[in-house]
Amino acid sequence: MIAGLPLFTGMRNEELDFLLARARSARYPKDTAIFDQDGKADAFFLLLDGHIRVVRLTPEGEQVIARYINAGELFGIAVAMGRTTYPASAIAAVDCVALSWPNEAWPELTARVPQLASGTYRTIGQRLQETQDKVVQMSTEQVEQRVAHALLRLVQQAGRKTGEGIEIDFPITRQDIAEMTGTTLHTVSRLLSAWEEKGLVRGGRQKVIVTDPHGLMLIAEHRRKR
Amino acid sequence: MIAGLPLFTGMRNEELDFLLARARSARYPKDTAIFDQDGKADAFFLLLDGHIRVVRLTPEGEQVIARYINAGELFGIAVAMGRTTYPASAIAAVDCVALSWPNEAWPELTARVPQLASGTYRTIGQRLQETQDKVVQMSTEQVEQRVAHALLRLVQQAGRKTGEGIEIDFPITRQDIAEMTGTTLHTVSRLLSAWEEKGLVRGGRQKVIVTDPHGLMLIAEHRRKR
DNA sequence: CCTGTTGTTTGAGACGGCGCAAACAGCCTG
DNA sequence: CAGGCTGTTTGCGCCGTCTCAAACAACAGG
Repeated sequence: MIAGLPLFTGMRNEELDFLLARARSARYPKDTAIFDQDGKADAFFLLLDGHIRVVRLTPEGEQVIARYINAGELFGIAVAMGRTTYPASAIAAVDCVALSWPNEAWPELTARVPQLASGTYRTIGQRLQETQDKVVQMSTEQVEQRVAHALLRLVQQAGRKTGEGIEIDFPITRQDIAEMTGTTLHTVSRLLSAWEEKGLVRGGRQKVIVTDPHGLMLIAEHRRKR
Repeated sequence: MIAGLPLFTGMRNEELDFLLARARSARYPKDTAIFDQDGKADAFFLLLDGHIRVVRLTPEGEQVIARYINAGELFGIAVAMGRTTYPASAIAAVDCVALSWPNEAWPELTARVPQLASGTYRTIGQRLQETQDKVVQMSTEQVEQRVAHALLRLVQQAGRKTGEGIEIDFPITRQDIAEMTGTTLHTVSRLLSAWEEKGLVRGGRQKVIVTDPHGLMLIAEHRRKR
């Protein structure tokens, strides 16, 4: 099961065993913190099951959701960036299961299994890229487009097909969506209501179902200028 | 001279020689592109002298300035993130001198000089962190605060002391500042005029001098809520 | 020195999204 | 099943910022 993850492709069985033998597996109940922003980074993680919210807190006490981590992804990899503290908090959005390795083992692990290092760095590269994309979006797009983009991304990364459409398969509030896109829950609520009117989505308490991804895409890509 | 850079601290002389022997040095005149967004990544760079603008172009043709690179910093390190193309363009803001290494040499270089790898990954980690900070700022701050922050950062990273204050030591337009902060040149111009009124800055064509960094800091940190 | 180009300033008006407020709805607990 | 809690919806008014427009200033090149 674990061997199927992209991180581990091309690894020999003995390498995999080596990694797993040194990993600790743990369960994290919904809404618990796996680690805290600015806390001492002493381990890195691989999410086996569930969904995790990566949250940054501003000095003023406002929250910003940097990203969601889905099953199969690494997180808390501060050690690979030469950091000694975590730059954000990780909160279980649902009950989660994750492997973790102590940071002291990092040199040994990567020396023995170079794929771990390269996979980790590729992940970091992707995240940097994604984050830069987000900056570009926040610089150039209207709130409506940003929310549409965020929803489409959630659908793609954590969508579960249902009778009426594709549902985000973890509980997510309007407030959460607002914190992902840099707006207020009021505006998100209004947008979702308008979209529901048009038959693009269906809402519910801590729930969003996208019924017409293509229609949403049109909104997301909509250019106002030129 | 080169040996003093943070990237090279703790390297033995022979390691440094090994790196330099494989590097190519080149001059890039003002306003020329060192590499282009989405172009094939075939080398990575170390800026020896000058200032470089890292620019992303949106599908709609709008520009966003991701960051400035200053002397002593690595750039174009796509290879370390497992990328085959550059995610942005690099434009010389002034006449520049940079070392470059072909990407094919990366495995050999890092194998022989592990400090190069760890330094590069630390750089990437810092950039990820900075970029996330930018997202948080764009989510939570007003334009005025963002511009103030951007200016303070420029002063810190590329400030040159003059009689009247600290000047950004490369030509920078209102448009550039707008593209750094996700606003328009008009708004930037209005802000700078207002600040000049208050004696915080002095402007000029492609020029900004900060005369009262502390005053600017107050604006940057100004909380509207609570 | 004149002229075109590039960068800057400033005004007027419009509007998107926010703050505030209030009512409502689904869920958990006792 | 009553009550509190948490999440959602919606209206209204305002403010910050953008858009559009025009004039101005600095510099470069012929």
